[in-house]
Amino acid sequence: MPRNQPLMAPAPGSSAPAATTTATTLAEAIRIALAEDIIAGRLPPGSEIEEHQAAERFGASRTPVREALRELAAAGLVEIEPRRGVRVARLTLERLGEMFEVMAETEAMCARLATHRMSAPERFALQSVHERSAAAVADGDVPAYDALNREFHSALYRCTHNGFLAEHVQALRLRLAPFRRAQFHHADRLRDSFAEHAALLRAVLRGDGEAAAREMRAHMLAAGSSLASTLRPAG
Amino acid sequence: MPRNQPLMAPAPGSSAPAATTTATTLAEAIRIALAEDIIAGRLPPGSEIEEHQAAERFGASRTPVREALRELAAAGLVEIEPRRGVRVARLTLERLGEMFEVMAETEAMCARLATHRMSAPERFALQSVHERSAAAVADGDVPAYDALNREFHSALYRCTHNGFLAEHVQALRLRLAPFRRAQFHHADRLRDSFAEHAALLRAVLRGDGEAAAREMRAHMLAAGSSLASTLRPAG
DNA sequence: CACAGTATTTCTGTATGCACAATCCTCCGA
DNA sequence: TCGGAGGATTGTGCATACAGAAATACTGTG
Repeated sequence: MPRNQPLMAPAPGSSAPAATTTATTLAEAIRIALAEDIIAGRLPPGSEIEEHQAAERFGASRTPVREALRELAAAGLVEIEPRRGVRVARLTLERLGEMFEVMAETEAMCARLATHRMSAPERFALQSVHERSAAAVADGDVPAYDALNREFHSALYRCTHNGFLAEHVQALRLRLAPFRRAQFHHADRLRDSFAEHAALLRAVLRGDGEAAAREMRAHMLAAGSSLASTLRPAG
Repeated sequence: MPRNQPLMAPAPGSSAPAATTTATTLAEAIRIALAEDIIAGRLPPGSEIEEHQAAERFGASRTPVREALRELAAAGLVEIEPRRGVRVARLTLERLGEMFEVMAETEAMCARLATHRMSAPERFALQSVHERSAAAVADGDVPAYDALNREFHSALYRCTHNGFLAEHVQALRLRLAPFRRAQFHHADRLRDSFAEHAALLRAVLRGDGEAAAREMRAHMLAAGSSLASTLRPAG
């Protein structure tokens, strides 16, 4: 099935044999590398990307770099002004809020659908992820919790049994990633996030889709406002 | 504000001074032209697009054609298999169903948010669009109803007062467009669609967001299943 | 010293050329 | 007749070259 390739490598901290995981084409490799740079904050929002310089960095010509940049633009990670140049997407606070709302509503949708459709093994797996994240909270291990948080949400996406939806919301998440890096700076947020997951999980396990949606929406909005409070005016 | 350019020209049947509306760049013009061809069905799902031949058709070189194709791929209108070629996206029935579900849920989200946020003038405008579409139904004027249907939904998007959401759902709509061309073939579907809009509008006007969401979901699913019944196995 | 106008530089947009991968075709052998 | 090896062909991926727009530096004038 010649589906659309994902914008990034399978998982940012995956267990796969490091690099050369997927790179059928130079342009694709460059796209992945640039996306990682943007998401990791090495290319902060607003910074300019010059084609020639990027090409040099990757030991390639401008052609594949241009292709990579076009695709990143389509995904919303960079902005292209014709004949002016490319820069990493920089959002107004208003637009960031709008994106968070869409994210929250879409995740809520996932939670509701997943509640009604997930299988018993899936239920068990979700619970397991949540339990493992408890340890990370106890240790204050931010990177570990961050990874488990992603896994928790991804598991929920899969439980919708709607592959397109899963890809769709994952793309949204990717697009917001550059602005969520400070997500768990405060230990408070870590604990709150875990508690919200717990409430969500309870709703899911008792089969109350609407409640699950509400919990998820609240969870995402809490994350959003926590983020907003740590953000300087124009990220 | 250097936001992301839309994938297509403003409106397929707009009143703007025809061509040369927007075309800062050759690649962009080609992208728009190809998108229109795909959506209008002149390039049906599954058909191959050969770079050289497309370039010749537009009197350009392969370079801008390639860029256009990458962007179309990112939007999901075409599929690129590295070193194999490009073809207009062809969906399995399963995936089409998944996309319709996401579309339905997202439109429902829009309806709910719009209900709670729209202003009095917006309410009036939405009603006006609906009333105009009544005439199209009475005349059995399919193209007119099609246009008004789009306008009805677009108006609702705007009423969410969430610009990102509006763009987001519009992109979804665009992506499904190649598979919705047979939408109002049956006069029955025309009348049903109008009736569903009426029910939706009633819910919106009495401020019942949840009901509006339900009506919208039902409306979209009805459209989807009507479409499925007129579709050969692998569109 | 400020500023308008011009020259220069820089970088994007497009064209062209080359190399290699994928496919197709031919032809030979079982 | 069928299957497969090997070469020809087609078309993509990438590099390079060139033209023109935008940004910058420069110069002369008020």
